[in-house]
Amino acid sequence: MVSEKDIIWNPIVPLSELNQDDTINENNTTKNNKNPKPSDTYIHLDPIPDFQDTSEVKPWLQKIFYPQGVELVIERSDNTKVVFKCKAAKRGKGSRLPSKTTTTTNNNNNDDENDENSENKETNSNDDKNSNVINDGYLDKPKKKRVVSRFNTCPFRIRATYSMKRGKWNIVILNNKHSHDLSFNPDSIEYKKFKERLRLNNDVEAIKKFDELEYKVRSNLPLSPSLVVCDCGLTSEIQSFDVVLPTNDSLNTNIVDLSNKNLETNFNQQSVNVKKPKKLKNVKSKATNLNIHQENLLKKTTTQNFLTNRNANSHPQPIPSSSPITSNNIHSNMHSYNHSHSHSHSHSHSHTHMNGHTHTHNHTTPPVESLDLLQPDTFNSLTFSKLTTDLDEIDFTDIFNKPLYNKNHNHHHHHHHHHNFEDNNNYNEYNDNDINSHSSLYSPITNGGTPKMLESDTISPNPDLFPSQYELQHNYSYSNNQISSPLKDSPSHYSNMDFTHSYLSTNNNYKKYSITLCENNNSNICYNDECIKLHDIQPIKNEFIGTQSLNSLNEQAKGEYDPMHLIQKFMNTSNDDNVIKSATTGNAVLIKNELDLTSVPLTFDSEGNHITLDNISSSQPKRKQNESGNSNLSDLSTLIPNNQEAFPQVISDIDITNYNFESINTTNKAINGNTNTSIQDDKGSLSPSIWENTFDDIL
Amino acid sequence: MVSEKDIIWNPIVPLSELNQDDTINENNTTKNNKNPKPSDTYIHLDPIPDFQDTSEVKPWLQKIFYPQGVELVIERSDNTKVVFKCKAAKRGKGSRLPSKTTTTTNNNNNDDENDENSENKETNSNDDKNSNVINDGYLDKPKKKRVVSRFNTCPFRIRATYSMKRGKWNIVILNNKHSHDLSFNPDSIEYKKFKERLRLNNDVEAIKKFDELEYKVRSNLPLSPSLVVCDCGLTSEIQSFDVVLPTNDSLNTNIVDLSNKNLETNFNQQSVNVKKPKKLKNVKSKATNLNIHQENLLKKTTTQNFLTNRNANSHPQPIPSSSPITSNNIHSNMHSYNHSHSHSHSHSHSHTHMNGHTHTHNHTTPPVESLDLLQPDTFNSLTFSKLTTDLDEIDFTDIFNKPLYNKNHNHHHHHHHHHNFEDNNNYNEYNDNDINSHSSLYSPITNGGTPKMLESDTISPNPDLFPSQYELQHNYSYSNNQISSPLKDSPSHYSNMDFTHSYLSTNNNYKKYSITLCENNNSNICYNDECIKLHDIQPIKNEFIGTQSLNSLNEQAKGEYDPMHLIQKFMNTSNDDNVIKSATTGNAVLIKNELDLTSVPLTFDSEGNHITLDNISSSQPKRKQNESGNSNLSDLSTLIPNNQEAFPQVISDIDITNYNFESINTTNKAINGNTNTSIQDDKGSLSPSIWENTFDDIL
DNA sequence: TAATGGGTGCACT
DNA sequence: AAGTGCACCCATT
Ligand SMILES: [Zn+2]
Ligand SMILES: [Zn+2]
Repeated sequence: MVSEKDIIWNPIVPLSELNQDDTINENNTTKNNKNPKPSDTYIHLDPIPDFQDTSEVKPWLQKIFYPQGVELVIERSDNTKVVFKCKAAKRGKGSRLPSKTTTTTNNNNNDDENDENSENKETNSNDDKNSNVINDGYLDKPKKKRVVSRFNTCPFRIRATYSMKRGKWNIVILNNKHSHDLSFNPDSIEYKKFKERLRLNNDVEAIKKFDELEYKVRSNLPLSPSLVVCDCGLTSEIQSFDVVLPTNDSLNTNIVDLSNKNLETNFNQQSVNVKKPKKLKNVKSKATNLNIHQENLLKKTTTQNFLTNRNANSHPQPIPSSSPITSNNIHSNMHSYNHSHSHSHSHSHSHTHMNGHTHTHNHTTPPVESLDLLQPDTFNSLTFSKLTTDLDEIDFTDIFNKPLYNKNHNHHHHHHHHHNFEDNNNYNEYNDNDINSHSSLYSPITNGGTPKMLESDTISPNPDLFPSQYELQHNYSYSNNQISSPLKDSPSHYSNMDFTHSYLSTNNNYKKYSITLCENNNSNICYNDECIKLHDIQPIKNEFIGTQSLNSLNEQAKGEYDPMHLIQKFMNTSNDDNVIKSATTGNAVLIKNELDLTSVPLTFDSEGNHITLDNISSSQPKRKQNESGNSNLSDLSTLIPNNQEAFPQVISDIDITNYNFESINTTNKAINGNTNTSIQDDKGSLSPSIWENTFDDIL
Repeated sequence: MVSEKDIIWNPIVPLSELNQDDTINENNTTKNNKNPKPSDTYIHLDPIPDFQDTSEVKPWLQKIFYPQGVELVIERSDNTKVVFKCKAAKRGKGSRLPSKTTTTTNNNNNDDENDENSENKETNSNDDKNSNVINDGYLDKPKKKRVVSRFNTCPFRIRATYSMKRGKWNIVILNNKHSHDLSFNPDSIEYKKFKERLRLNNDVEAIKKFDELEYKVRSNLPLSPSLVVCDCGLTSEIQSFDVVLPTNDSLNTNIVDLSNKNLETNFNQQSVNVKKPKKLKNVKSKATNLNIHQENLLKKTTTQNFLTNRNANSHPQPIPSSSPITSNNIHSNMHSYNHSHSHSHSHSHSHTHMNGHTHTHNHTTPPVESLDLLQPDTFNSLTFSKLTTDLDEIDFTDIFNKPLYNKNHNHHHHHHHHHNFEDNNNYNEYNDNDINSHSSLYSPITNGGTPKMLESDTISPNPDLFPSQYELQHNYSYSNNQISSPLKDSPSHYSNMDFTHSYLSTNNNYKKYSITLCENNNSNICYNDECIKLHDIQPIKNEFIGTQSLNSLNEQAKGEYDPMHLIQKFMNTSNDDNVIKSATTGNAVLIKNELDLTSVPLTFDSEGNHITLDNISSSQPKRKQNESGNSNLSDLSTLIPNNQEAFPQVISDIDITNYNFESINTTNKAINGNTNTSIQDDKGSLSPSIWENTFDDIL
């Protein structure tokens, strides 16, 4: 039995250290808590596809976490590991850090004029928890970490590692908390890239679901209940985005719950509520064998009561005087003390406690779809809940672990498809051998399969999976103690932070594309087996945009699709697809950045000259370049190696295979989800009827 | 007249914010200090070569700052700007952050066993000044910045910007302070790359100088006084590394002095000593016109007295209990209070004040050369100095501003040079049209030229150029208040932090190199006009090293020269050269990363298979690769595009043009300069006689 | 390519 | 003195 003192979270650990630190000392007296977080203590995602490349991990996770309102970015990666975190919030003008300044004049001043003490801070509330209050009175306590960025302090982390021994990828949630509200922004560039990848992969199911999601978010429509069949404990099967979700029928065997660590604590006969459970070193599992996957069985009981923050008065916190609460940042003001709490439903059983901590039992939740289905206070009355759960691992690897990478794409079709943007059937032309398997292999799981959703040992609770006493005392809002506005003015704004294990189609059968110079027509290149007029290619740069559709892109999008940037990406990374725009059609084509060595990279600078590798790598300023008559075509010969017969592609002067990028409303500067976008792009996806034609517009 | 209270540096600003913040509030009452640092207030380097690419900036600066003991890295860059800072110190075993923990057992404990509170900290002393002491008692004060890294907190910054208006590059020293001792590490990988670049550029003068510098540093020899003719006020001309230094004859017109801001303060009739001068907004210069370069003339008078840290007792600081002072980190312990100070001479007139602040008048200082010429306390008695200086700008652009980039390198020689590593004359074979200009254009400046060294306005003192009251109170060691050990156990260890404006040869006429597959022999590639046997190429990886010379590389060097890494660099950056190793000769060849589009990248994986672009970009784990008979040569056909006639290079089976990399003594793990390396590489550079043959070993 | 955790260069944005 | 996404690293165990 552990004394209550032992299980109290060390309140002196600054939250700033919690953000990046996965080995928080929960016991000051113990110095030998090395290896406090074996991987078995994390929430595991399983099964994981057999990624053939680290670049396949992020799109796969994006399928899961975009609907959760989480935009993932890579924090660190190498050949065998990718660590993801939340994308940093953009710092817009008028937003500021939650300043602690005692200056008197600028508390609610959003313009940053004549205020050098203010820092731009995104209203989307990646909150600064490294503020001065952190170190108050605890200067002699060990500090282990310091955040890298004062803006992006969200502790949420996902780690994907490739296990050499087992020859498979593992993905674990290192920290399931967020320091901000979650929101799905369909206008983000990264999301658009993600969606483009879905289109290239012909992931029809996901495309349609995301289109619908976008539409509803943009139009502020209520989410369709039909997509989520969940009555909080009675639904036996849920399908969304080809997601296989744990059902209530399998509740005893499959549950993804942030509170599982508390459940573990209860299993250890602790009455903890939200207090930090003590790590029981004596009972610490040594079962680190490889079969833990198949044998890990947890029986857990949770009892959740109102949380009483017993130390609420021991560390009173000053109400920030310079944290203006406006409609833009009300969701993100994590330093405010006494305000209402709202909780999105997300098919969770939530408990709101006095200190703002929400303890949630997540059952089966596709969060976006369930937003606004319930009023914020619906579950505030659910202040008590008890359930016993068996966590079982049932491997459905045979169903989901299909390789993402289609190995049979190296054949080249030398016949030619003539594409234009009226050819609505072209989208499916790349389905040769990918799509059939998709529909058959990734059909929704029915009652027959019970996927394992969680791995956890019984004795090493992970403190990052639920709030600490310190966090409670300091009123920092993590996912479990969400502080959010009762206003839910946009369905894209999330309050639910619980992890929902969503399985999506893993049909990531990327194709390899090659770009070659057409041997029969110097003015054409061959993009795979398609011919594109070279003079149809125009760099997508602000000063070089010549078509309407791209002029509608806002500045950010322009920069993102700047071919110089994309070409660099082309050479640098495998994560980013590349865009070549057709000046004729005004559309753009996404090019997977996988080239055969037999091809020549398509590289043009802003003046139509071909770009050599050194130009690409150095991105030299454009000064002193002579504009002496280098049209797109006149300089094309330089693209050709000394003998253009090296390129086997046959000639065609057919138009580009293209796809219209959605334009971005430049007037919408809001990042937070509480501003409703009214984007009207030329292709739509604003009405369900357009969804049906989405794919017809592509290729 | 400004009250003394006004000019006291705000002591509550954490040093952590000073590190990255260029707009430190020196006046709490003034909120309107926007734009406190116009570029004219910084130390300017001038003239600047006409860089044709941002990648040329760093090597140029490295020539200047390596001898200063500063290893520069890029903090940020784009087409028109490069910001440099000090390379972060490596975190070695046994090194730790200067912890403030009150735990009792580890004050001088260098092993990090059973101490989870310890942080690895490089002994090279990029000191952590963001410790808890910073925020003590000032929690409600505004915080503007937070450091990116807790390890690399050195505020030293150099900014190179390209001015579109003036069509030239400007380089300014944004912050001339260092939070650490300076040291020149000739074993660093980056330095070796830098030196390789010098060799490729055939910068004979610089190579020889750096070779000598290396030798002396490695052998702990006293630096040759002949290289530095300076008797602290009597020397009329100094040459080092083709450096044109300000002379005492031009002392009234050319001086680079950290204390120029204090001089400015005195000019403003302030009696400040080292206290932070108040920015006089009323007198703030509006002369931001473009002609300020030619017209800025300062007449300055400085009066330097003993510094009295009047607030020394107002903020007593705890002596860090867990900052062990050992021989490894004694130079870097910035938190120690009462210890001796030493000051390398560096031909500076230095004043050491009670609080450890050293106020320096830098005359003509190539710091490395002058190290150990004087005892540390030599100038401690120089506690007072007064001089009047005119700072003038004299443009010698005609001499130095030669283009770094030779545009006439695109011709290809199709004759073949047979190289082996006994051919000692190969090194000069690339001198076609570069070298002649080097000797003639970049000869040392004599009395005729008086380069302008500094630009500064008269009224906007730059607080980053001298220590603040806060820094003094907190005993942080910046360059001006250097806290260093009296031990000078290595000439590579610097105490001098004064900026010395050193002009070096700007002969950066990089060549462009191409790698193509030989059209007549599939087993050869053509590196420029040289043919290399493909089976002569071996990846330089731990498990693939087959030759003795590379086996002598330590692990770090191996990793650095790993071709996988280098190939990625090849594609990614223009800063890094690439190495292909010849298995036959055991030597490596440096390949400038500038390829024609007509060439095919030379990319092999560890198994000899060619690497496609997607492989390069994704660097996929090599699991599941079938080793089915892909020898180096058997798979070469895949390197060839469908028609190998595309590659015009003629065949040759001659050996590689190669160069032996210096091996690194694997037993030397020390980063700090206080450990004397005893590296013995196969080529030497340990004796002056070898210097004469240095270039003969190359190519 | 053992697993796992973390620092940092630096160009993109 | 942009902040950060990302990868190239290195560290310990
Ligand atoms: Zn987050
Ligand atoms: Zn430094």
